[in-house]
Amino acid sequence: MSDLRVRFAPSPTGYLHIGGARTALFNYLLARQQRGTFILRVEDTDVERSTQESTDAILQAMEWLGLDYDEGPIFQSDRFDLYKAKVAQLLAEGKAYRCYCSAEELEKKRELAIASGSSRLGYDGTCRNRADHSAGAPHVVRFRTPQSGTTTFVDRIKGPISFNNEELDDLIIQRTDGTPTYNFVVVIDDVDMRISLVIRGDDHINNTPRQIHIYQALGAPVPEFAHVPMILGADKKRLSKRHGATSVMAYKEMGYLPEALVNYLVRLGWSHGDQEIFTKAELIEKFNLESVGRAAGVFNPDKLLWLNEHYIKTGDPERLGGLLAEILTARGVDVAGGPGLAAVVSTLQDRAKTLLEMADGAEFYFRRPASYDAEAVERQVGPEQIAALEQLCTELEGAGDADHAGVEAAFQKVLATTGLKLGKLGPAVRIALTGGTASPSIYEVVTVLGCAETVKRLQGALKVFRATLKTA
RNA sequence: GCGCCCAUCGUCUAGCCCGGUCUAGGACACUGGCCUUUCACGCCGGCGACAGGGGUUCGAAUCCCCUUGGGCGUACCA
Repeated sequence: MSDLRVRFAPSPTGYLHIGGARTALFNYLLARQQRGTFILRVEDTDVERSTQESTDAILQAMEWLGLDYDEGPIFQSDRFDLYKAKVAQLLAEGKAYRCYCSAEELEKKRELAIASGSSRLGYDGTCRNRADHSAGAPHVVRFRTPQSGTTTFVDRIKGPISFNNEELDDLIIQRTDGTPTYNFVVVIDDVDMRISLVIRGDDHINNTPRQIHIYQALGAPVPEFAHVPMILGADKKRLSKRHGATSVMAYKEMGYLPEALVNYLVRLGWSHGDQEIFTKAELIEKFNLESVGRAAGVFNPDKLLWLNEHYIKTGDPERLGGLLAEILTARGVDVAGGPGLAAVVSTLQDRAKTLLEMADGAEFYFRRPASYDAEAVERQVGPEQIAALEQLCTELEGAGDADHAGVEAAFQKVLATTGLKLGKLGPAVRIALTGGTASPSIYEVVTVLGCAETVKRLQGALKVFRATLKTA
């Protein structure tokens, strides 16, 4: 085990979204590669906006993606005593001070500053050196930020970044209601958990100098930082619901495989030459911060779909069969008495981009056709087909559990005696068996369905076909 | 407004650090064809980019500066 300690720190104000998942993934990958420690910390200091449902949803999504953590989940709401103590410590050391300005006053000052065209919009430091209030009066606690000098850090992804301290105001670390704020607790916890590398979205770059000041005030070592670029929508705006599904679990619901999402997410912003497909083991071996790009990336649902298609195509039929069964069952399809799931899957792997599509294509295996595509029947079924279908029944009845070759042999026999081409018989069989015109190869369908079931369907269809032909 | 970050095909990217091998490579999407019992898969081909302008240099996608464009922040949210 190395001394690398990283964490993913979502705030439970909604589901786990695509961007958060990628950040979590990068943390996870690096931790596993370096045999370090991956910690999950739930940042729920905003009591108003945090919900249990969101926490559950995030935990669920982490599990689905296979991002297991070594420590946690740790909830900041359980740690308010620690934060209180640290605030008291900074207060005692004069590194923080009580501010009695009301939110209304501040808002007014802010508006004034904007109106006057000032570039200084932050807190003006009114209470910085003031002792004319009793500690009991309503107040927030502000951190005493250095007013001069520069703060620099070397970002592992972006390189050196520096800020002039005079651009920073004294941030609030404790609200009027006594709860601590993000920029403070994030430092307290990262120190307490001995986080050595902070990997997070680059929307936090601006917070970093403030946080560094707090580390310094605490006398704690400053960790390394790696700021990952944002994920944008097709319009280059920050990814939001407008751009389609942004929730990780929504992709599960849409029939995506977790490995597809993981592969997509990691390649959005990170690369290893021209390689597109990565197993998890490969990612753990090859992932590195150096090859993470610096620019924001646009989320491309098409490419994600392509990867999903790939993983469906190459996935283990047994496993996929299990996932398929869940979907089918939820649709009210009884899979128990039907053909084997793995066999069903293997006929559909090249024909489905998502599990949902696969389920669409699989339903006919478990349900006899309720009707037959009328237009197709008219076009594909005539007297010759009916005769051939009848003969096929006879051939198949005696075939028992024929394999693919056996099924093909039965068809060849029928074709030979009737003089029909497969192109003239196949479609009719397909309609009889599935009700429609699109399905896996007809030999495969018969093989998977089994001869007995095939004959039953053929006979059922034959009745309808004969009747249709008469009335025509 | 101010600050920070960023800039190669429509999109994700390779190349950039260590300038010439780049008439800029791969992938998705789009598109033409082939294969074919349906639907698909697959295979072969095509379209398509170094944001603009200045430098530095014999030579710049690669180094420097400016402009433009985009993103993020500027909360008693995280």
